Amino acid sequence: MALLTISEVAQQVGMRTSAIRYYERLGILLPPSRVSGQRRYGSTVVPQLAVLKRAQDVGFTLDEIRRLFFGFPKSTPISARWQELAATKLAELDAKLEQIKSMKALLQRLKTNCHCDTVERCGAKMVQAGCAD
Amino acid sequence: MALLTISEVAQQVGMRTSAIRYYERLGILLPPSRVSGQRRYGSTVVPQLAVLKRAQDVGFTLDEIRRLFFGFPKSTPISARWQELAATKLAELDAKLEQIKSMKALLQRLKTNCHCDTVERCGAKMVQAGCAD
DNA sequence: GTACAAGTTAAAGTCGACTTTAAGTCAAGT
DNA sequence: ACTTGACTTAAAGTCGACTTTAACTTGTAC
Repeated sequence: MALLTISEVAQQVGMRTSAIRYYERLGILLPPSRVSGQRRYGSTVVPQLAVLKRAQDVGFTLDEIRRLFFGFPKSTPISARWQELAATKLAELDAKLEQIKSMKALLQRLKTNCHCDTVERCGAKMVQAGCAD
Repeated sequence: MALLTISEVAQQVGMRTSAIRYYERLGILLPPSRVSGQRRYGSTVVPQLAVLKRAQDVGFTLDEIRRLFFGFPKSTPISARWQELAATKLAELDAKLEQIKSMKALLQRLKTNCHCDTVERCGAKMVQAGCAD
């Protein structure tokens, strides 16, 4: 298998080269081999970065992704790692859902129930009720 | 009505003084009067800040809040301002809801359907399907 | 007269995930 | 020999909403 330059990897996974170097700095990607100072990647880096992207898509931070990659005993299969981290993250996502729902509810009430003229009157009511004029 | 110092205002509305000065710098709060260099606020600033907080609670950025306060003809009642800005914001909140829901769905599938051993195999499958082993 | 508390400012720091910039190295092509 | 293009690095910049810091002024209490 031919080794890939960083821009070839970037192109294949749809990332910028700067992002790939950044992940290496953070310890999410192991430093690859070098040819006259330049990074050369084996093709396994491509699925690795695909997993990284997917993990970001479902809400993991880069810190959590590093744990996904390196925070388990080597023998732990990726499926088990997903499961463990997913439980916590699903709870976080649920919390975010609830938060946004309550923002929506609050905004709806404000939109339909507020008949205040001035900011001051509106704010005065908020201190007590919820501008439910 | 007695004028309030910045820390009295902060205490009444539950903010830090630094936040209040920050809002003034952004043009969200009009510069108050001064007594020997120090800010002195009329009591109307309290409901104003209450509205600001509420606006933040429902997802408005400080930029949008400045528009809420100063981006309309003076005659426009606050209720009408809320209504106009709420429409857009509700759509944004709905979009966020959908995004989080799809993150949840993706993560659920990953959690229950992934049986991969290695990151590389998992990533390889992602390129095609969704790690639905 | 001096210490203290509370105010003032501009500028820099924080968080996360990067990008951008500046300055330099390297191999290949003309 | 020289240019071009791709790579390298460390450091700084970005976004939003503030906070923190450093240096300074002011009024009041002792």
